[in-house]
Amino acid sequence: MSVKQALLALLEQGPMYGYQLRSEFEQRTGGTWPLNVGQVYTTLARLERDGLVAGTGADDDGHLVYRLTDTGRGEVAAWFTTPVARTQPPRDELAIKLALAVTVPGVDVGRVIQQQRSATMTALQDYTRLKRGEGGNERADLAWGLVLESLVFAAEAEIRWLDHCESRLRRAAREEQARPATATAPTGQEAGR
Amino acid sequence: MSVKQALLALLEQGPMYGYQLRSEFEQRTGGTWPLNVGQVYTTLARLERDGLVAGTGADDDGHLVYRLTDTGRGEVAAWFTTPVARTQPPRDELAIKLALAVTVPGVDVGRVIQQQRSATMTALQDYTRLKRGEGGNERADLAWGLVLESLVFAAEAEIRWLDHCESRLRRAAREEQARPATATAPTGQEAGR
DNA sequence: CGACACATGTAACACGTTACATGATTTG
DNA sequence: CAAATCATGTAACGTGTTACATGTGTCG
Repeated sequence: MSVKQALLALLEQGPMYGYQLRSEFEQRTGGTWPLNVGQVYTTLARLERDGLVAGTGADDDGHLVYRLTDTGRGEVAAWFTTPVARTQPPRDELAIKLALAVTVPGVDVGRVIQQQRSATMTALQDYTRLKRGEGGNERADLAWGLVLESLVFAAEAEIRWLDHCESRLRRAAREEQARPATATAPTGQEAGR
Repeated sequence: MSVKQALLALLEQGPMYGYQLRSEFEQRTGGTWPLNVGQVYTTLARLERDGLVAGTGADDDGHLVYRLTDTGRGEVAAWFTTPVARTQPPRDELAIKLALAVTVPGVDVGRVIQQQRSATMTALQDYTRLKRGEGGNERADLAWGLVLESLVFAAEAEIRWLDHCESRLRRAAREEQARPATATAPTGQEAGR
């Protein structure tokens, strides 16, 4: 969904051709979300079909340039003024994994958490190393800097959440041990319903 | 991608039929990520094709029950022991939006940030209200509690990031004003390359 | 010349969403 | 009985990924 919008937004800056759109996108996001060129072309085709962009033949260098239509310009404006919907957030694989790990028998939740934690920590270090390398050229790419920081914030939140899960599980285990005859069936499978 | 894994993980708990898989999933995630029943059936078909699950005729109640194969059980184990890859995180629509907002001319970035911020705050309040209502039945659904908290942590991180963006943009604007002849072309379109 | 980046596509496939069709069972 | 829920599917479409085909231009 967001590729469509991204291409439209980039075209707001001026007419561009497919390959150029990809590099502009990747420059601004620092290659965080690599964008397949093929998808750019197919997406452009769909956008043209839907009347949001229009191909304007070839330019002086022989590039097949696209420009925004008025409808397309409207779409861009709408995208920027509407906050992203949190009513149906994209599925969070980690959250799903942990939610299932605590319910499925025989899964060592602690291990799952620890492994994820260390993986995320590594990623976090990579991010900060990247940020160092980026220093100097001030507004060189503000956009890429912001993206990078969003990754950092997300990773930090993930770690905090993992720690929180760990302590909450420890607490649950303690209470479990105190009076074992509450909810979980201590004897085998409970699955057949 | 995560639906496949989720179904497999649920089947680790014991054989189940399609409709049941959906409700089990939605119970554990509190309906955060609604799962279309149709998708359950098509996914099950693919999983069977790939030899990860096996349909075992109808059970006593006439339900078409599926069970994990050994390969499937291996997949589940692998999923739980491998941390989620941060090398290619899913595209973050908000980050993309802001990254483009700061580069595309004529977009009021401040407004974009403020609107998103208030939307996220509202979501955050909804979450905490939900958490209140959930109180009491202790381990009633631990999984759903954890999912809810992951949403909270993510939303909080988002707000922090938005605030961070705001201040960073203000700083950039100040420096811009101090010596306006640096990078941005003050005269019209710079797009045509 | 050979390797590599630029540039434009197409085909096949996986995944996801929405909507529709169909029938059994439950419940007010 | 009517409506809702349970239960199993199918079809159409949008989106995303991977891989391939093809040709031009540039640079060591």
